[in-house]
Amino acid sequence: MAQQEQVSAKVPLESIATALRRERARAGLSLSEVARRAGVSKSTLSHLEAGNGNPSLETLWALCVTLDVPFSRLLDPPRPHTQVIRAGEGAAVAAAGSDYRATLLAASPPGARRDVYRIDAGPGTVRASDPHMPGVVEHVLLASGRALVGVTGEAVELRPGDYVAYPADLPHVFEALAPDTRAVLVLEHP
Amino acid sequence: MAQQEQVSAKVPLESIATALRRERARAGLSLSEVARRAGVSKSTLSHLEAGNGNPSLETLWALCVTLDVPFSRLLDPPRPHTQVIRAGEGAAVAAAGSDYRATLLAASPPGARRDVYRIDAGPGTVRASDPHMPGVVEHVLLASGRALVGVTGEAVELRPGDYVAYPADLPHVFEALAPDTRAVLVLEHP
DNA sequence: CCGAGGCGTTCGTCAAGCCGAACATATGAC
DNA sequence: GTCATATGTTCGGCTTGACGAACGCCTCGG
Repeated sequence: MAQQEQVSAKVPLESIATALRRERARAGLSLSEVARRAGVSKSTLSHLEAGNGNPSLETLWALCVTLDVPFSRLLDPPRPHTQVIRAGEGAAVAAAGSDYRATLLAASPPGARRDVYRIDAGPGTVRASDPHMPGVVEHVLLASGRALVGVTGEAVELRPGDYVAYPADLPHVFEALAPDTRAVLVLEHP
Repeated sequence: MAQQEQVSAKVPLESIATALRRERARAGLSLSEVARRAGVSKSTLSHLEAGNGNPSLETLWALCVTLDVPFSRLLDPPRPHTQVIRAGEGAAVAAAGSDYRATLLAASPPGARRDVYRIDAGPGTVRASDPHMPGVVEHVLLASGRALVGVTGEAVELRPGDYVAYPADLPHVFEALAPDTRAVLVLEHP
């Protein structure tokens, strides 16, 4: 291999391994089943989930399609489950949220894939939602008040201007912490 | 190979090929140079850019790091035309000399067709936009402050909690009327 | 004019990924 | 209890991707 001053490219094998196990678990499938559907051998998948090897694109792609994950989910960061954008920061991706008094502002027209809700809630309100369809993502931007929002157990406290996005295919909550708490919720279908 | 009802997984080889050429051109590097830096052989890269083969993860990853692309850029859709946003990672778009900032919260992933922005603006700011692609619709929900929003000439005044949707393939404006005006903007592609 | 050095492509060799089979184990039917 | 089926892991062998070298092509510069 010689000395390589070339770009140190540590392939995220671990990320892939854990991601594969995680997504497979989420789908409730066995290793054999996934391998069969994806058209790869059990041995290959087993190795990959063990964190060994250097998979080919074809293999990875087949697994992605089978598990219905956008590919980036396999390589990208080790899953920043709940990420928050404080008023003034950049991007986010993470957990789950729900609604208390939600007003449907724009239903999903044929072709589009997002609904826009307005949420009004008061303190003492805990709105817990069961998981939605796989792949659903919710985006919440707090307009006023304070609220605890996100995947159950990983919810974060939002203040006005804060934004959070999270997978809504997990149990999630929206708990208002102050009177007159308002928020926008965008529900995005896969 | 028997009938395979397994997921038909056509690997986006073409996307990768074109993406590699594109990004390499953007960086102004020669094939040899990229290959050398990434630590892959010229032959391998040549094959890939020709759209042949089935690269290993290690190979792809090395190229991504060298070209400084988030990986998804290699597989993602064949580049959605004149999309303004190459700022999937970038933070805020600020209007020159005025108090207007739009933050991209969630870029359109491959398949989805809406971007979510947060807008912060101050009074005296008039943000006029040229028409977007035909069929584009913008949804705005005002979180705080006051603003005049909509198609130029037909804009309506929004107060906190108000919502408006309008065709964005016509000239349109966003004019803050009060300090600390915040809003959510969902840009929906046809 | 022609040699040096860059470019991108093509050709053989070797290593490695992928597959299928055999393997241990675990759960449920009868 | 025993067979039957499903799980995930490990073992040869074939296939194939990656490498390095040689190639043709072009542009400089002596």
